Amino acid sequence: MFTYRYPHPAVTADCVVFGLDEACPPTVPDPGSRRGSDTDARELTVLLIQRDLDPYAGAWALPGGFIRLDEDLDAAARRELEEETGVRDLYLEQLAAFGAPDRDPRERVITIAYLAIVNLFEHPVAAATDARNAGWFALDELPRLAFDHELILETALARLRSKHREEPIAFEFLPAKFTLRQVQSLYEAIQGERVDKRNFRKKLLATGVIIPLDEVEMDVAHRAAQLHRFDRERYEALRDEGYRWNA
Amino acid sequence: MFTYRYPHPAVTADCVVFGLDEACPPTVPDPGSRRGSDTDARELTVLLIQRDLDPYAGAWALPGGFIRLDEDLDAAARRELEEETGVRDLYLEQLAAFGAPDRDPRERVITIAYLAIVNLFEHPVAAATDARNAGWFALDELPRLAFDHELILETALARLRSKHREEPIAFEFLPAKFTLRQVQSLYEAIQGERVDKRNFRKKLLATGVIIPLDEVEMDVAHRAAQLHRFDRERYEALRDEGYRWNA
DNA sequence: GAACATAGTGTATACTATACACTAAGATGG
DNA sequence: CCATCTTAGTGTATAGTATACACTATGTTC
Repeated sequence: MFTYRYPHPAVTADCVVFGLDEACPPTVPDPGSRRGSDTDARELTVLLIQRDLDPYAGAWALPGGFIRLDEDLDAAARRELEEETGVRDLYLEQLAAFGAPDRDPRERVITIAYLAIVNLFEHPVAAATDARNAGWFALDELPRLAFDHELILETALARLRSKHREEPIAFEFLPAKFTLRQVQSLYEAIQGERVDKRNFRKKLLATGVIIPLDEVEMDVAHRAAQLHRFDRERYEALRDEGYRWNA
Repeated sequence: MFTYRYPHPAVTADCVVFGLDEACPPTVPDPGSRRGSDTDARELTVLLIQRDLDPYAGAWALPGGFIRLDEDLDAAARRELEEETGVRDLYLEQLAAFGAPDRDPRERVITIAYLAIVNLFEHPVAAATDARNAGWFALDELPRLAFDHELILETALARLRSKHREEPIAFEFLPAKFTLRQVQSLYEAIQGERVDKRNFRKKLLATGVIIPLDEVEMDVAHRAAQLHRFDRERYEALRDEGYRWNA
């Protein structure tokens, strides 16, 4: 038991984890090998877990849990995420604190919400299957969520959209070697608007930080596209000199 | 005494309050009436309080304090701010949570930091003088701060700069009727760079939400400038249609 | 009325965003 | 092997926006 002279709230860290996952209903995995699946068969998804304890037992919720007293906030978010879903090695940034007095029926719980991005190209197995009761949901097929997690998710999505316009965050979703088409599809998935192919490519290449490689994609049923990489060092150097990403 | 089965951190709300205040050292108030003081005699300042209890007794710190268990996070920020400094009626938005395990020597304390802006034109007296041990500090004359408040302040300043580029937040600092010169001086103070007068005015007026009035400023020792107002309704309507401020 | 301080104004040029449609390459299936 | 399919890859003209730049106007002060 822990006693204090003044009342203390509980504090949790919850994560809104975005990924670019195969486009299929999470409960009905597509049978067959699905080798060489293509970005256009992928869509923006969110990682949820199914609660097994009350309150909201059985409901879907954001992964997260209580912060330990000797643990940094970010560390708690990463730890809870790994414990509940097996997902590691991700991009993580603090989103906001949510603390409406009645958001948890048990006691006052303030949550520090995180926005995370997992690269399902680089870590596909762990992320897709590790946890028994975790699942990826497309944005238009979300179930009802426990607590105020719908509000948190909406906030995260709004932040993802604006961040994606203002920083080269797209490459957190994509493999190290990607096609320009993948960047564009992802742009369209996140922003929810279509853009012109020629103009989009022009703008991307004009940044000087998207480097064409002497390789093309493989296992596609049509002409293979050239692969590119993102030159992060170069980008960071430019950014520190005042350059601002905008695509 | 309050008892819990698991350890709980304490949670505070701290505010980084920005204002456009008369340019004078906070400890040496300028004698004399100072009527009709002009924007150029004003500078971007931050509101700090001097702690009278340990830890860090005597040091300057951000205003803030413990969140009550039945109170929303924003409400706690506003309440603490009013209790400690007398400042009310301000623009307030959540900045971030800071929770390094050792940021408070007493116990684990997580703080939800807020970025606030007080309009010292509309609420000058309360803000400037209400509290015995509160003071406005220019950004280049800040004292050492208690806890991790320097980190919080830097984070707030970075956020203020980017927010000020992306949203018409300048008008939170300015009187309802302002001159274009005031907007420009404030822009230069926040961004720390000088801009061209003609281009700046052109861009401001081109937004269509800065409305010229049939009035000029008073009590200035030179040609009086025309007053303008910010049409917030119009701006919000445009924004909701996809228009994005950028000045 | 001279000196001062800030208000207020326009144009030319470079840069950036947008709109728009066809050919090239490789895969597939009869 | 040929027809068909699918996506890759490319350029130009135009409109819009950002920048650079310097003088006259108006009111105050002494």
